[in-house]
Amino acid sequence: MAERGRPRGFDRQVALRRAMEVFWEHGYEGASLSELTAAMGINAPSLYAAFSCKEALFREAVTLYEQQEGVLVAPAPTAREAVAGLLRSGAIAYTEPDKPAGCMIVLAATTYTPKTEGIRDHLRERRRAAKAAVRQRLEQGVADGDLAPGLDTGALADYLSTVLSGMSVQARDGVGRDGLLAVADAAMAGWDRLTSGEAGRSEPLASR
Amino acid sequence: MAERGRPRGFDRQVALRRAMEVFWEHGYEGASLSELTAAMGINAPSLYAAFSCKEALFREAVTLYEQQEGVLVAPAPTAREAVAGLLRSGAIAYTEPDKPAGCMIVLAATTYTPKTEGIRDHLRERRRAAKAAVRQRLEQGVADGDLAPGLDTGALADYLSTVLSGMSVQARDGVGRDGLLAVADAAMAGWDRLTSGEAGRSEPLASR
DNA sequence: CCATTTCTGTAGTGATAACTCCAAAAGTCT
DNA sequence: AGACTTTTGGAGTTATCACTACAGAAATGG
Repeated sequence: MAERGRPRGFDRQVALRRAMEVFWEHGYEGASLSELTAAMGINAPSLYAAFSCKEALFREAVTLYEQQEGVLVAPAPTAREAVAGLLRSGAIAYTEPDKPAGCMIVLAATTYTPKTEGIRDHLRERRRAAKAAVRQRLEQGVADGDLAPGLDTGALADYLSTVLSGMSVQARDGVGRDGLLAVADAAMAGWDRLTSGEAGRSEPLASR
Repeated sequence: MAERGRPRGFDRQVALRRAMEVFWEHGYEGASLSELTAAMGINAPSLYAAFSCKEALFREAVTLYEQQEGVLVAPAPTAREAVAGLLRSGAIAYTEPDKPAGCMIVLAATTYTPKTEGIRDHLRERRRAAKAAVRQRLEQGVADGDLAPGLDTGALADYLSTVLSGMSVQARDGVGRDGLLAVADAAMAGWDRLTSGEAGRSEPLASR
């Protein structure tokens, strides 16, 4: 009934959390096995027995990151409030004291080497999913009637994702929480123009 | 008068350009010596004789990148036109066919390992300089009278830098030129609100 | 108690990283 | 031509990478 054999001498979830923090700060390739095992408090064979290989460990770390640290679109009455909250919660999440600055999904593998293509693709897919969630919320706004029908939600989601991923770079460069919150507010300054039809030239986001 | 000894068998500038392209695509750590020498068409001893070490080669590559591929604030009658042009030229530069997507300065070393701190700091400094140039142009606009006095040029420069660095990430993720140009336009939608005093709550960028 | 199962630490695997030794090659200077 | 200077290619050096073989430790089942 109970598990047979010698029981594991460490808490798998705690070790995974430590590994995630190392990946978050140093990226996939920048996190060496020796640094990972040191942070996790275990030796290499225990790591491989519990997580198979470095890539599998990283994928689990990404999942844990999304669960524990991920910036999500929170429920809000209107799309505008939801998006403003998303940007502001990003500004806060990317500048948590005692945590690495910026978003792990954005920063952990910006460049690809032949043997890390799988990692890059996986993170790219997660970013794509995050962007899709933003777009989803915008389409909800259209359905609810607080956004104009015919709005190019894809283009607006591109813009908002651009600001969020840029905030990760700025956070790594030392821009603090107040600075990023100001960026979030600045990014919202064009909201009315972006979502109504009264744009600069014609209707920039009405069709692409 | 002429150089003594056996003449170099390759064009240093051409080899540097090749190295820059490799660093641009794969980042500092992702570019291995063997890949660099293969792309440059030379053997390791020639590389070290001409460029000292990998880090020095990278620094020269960064300088060349800024000279040949850098996105600059072009002269324009008003700050608004200068900034709009900057964002649009970024969108175009980051999506050049047959060139790596995104900005090398932003993407080549987003994560740091103990032995690449110097690289990270160097790139961070280049980004800081780029942001300072944007801010400089904004202050010129204040001096010229086309931007309100008391405008928080630092905060606005933070916002614009955020958009530009975010565009590099989006370009790597496959957003094309049209998509990034739409992002550039979207980022400008709030310009009037950001630069005049008629902001959402009070005057978001008037003081931080 | 003994067999079985699983985990842990030591120590090492082959591969690749950045970098260099050295003799031959290819020029200039006198 | 011969001394001198610098570059070049092949081979090798040391360090670190991700990963693992193996034997002993620590649990359960009979």
